Amino acid sequence: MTVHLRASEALYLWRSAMLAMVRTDGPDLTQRQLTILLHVYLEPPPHTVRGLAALLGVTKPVITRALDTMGAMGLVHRTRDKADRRNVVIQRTVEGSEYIERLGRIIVREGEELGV
Amino acid sequence: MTVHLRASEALYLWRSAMLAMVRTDGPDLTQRQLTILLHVYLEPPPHTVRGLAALLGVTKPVITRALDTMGAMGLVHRTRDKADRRNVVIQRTVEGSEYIERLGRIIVREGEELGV
DNA sequence: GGTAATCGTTTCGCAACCGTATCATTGCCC
DNA sequence: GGGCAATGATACGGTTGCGAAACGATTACC
Repeated sequence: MTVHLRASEALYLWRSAMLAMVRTDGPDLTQRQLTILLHVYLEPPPHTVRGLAALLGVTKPVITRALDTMGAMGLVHRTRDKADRRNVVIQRTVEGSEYIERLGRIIVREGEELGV
Repeated sequence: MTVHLRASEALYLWRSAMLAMVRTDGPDLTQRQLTILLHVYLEPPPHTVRGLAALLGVTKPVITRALDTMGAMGLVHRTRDKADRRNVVIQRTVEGSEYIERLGRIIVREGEELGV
């Protein structure tokens, strides 16, 4: 059974889910920050500043600042790599997991209302 | 044929599409700006500052500033309502349509790669 | 016609983000 | 050990967004 997500459906889903996120009082992440957060929580570790910068196609300070902000929000945690102490390993937190799970529920809910 | 979009699939789709958007050099919109843009292009007019502010649950200056930014980018256009000259009507542009279409293609493409 | 209400914008002080350049620390390798 | 490369963080100047408050323009009301 193949599912085909059409462009119009995709856009409606996107709008509905983004609207639901904007309307909530949760942390207001930028697109870059949210992309980082999703990647950290969906892909297996380890995650480094350098790797994320290459992935997103941005400079390292962008990643450092994003981690500063999301770290202050409790969404991620940073630790020095014990093997190579130059590296910083980005780790998940309970709060971050909850944020991601909430996002997933929002998308699914809006998708169901649209029949996607 | 019922389609069930699971949370994990939804999140992977979200990450992939957002990553593709971040990696492109296009305009870097905030979540609020993108939500406004999607709404204007998906819902029938008229669209007003007041209506968008109520929809998103934000103050009017937020909408004004978002329209300033996206107007400078050519993504939307503002006109005074001739019937009631207090109102401002937000109109679509060719450039905005292309942006939205590009976003739709990105989501569909990433969705197909994920088998969603 | 004069007052009140509505609509969108502007102003203000503040915080966050950006890109470039630079820095301190750590590991590599001869 | 000493020079060099790599990693992440920081400094800097500039831009943009934010919320609260105040503002002009327009319309509604009595």
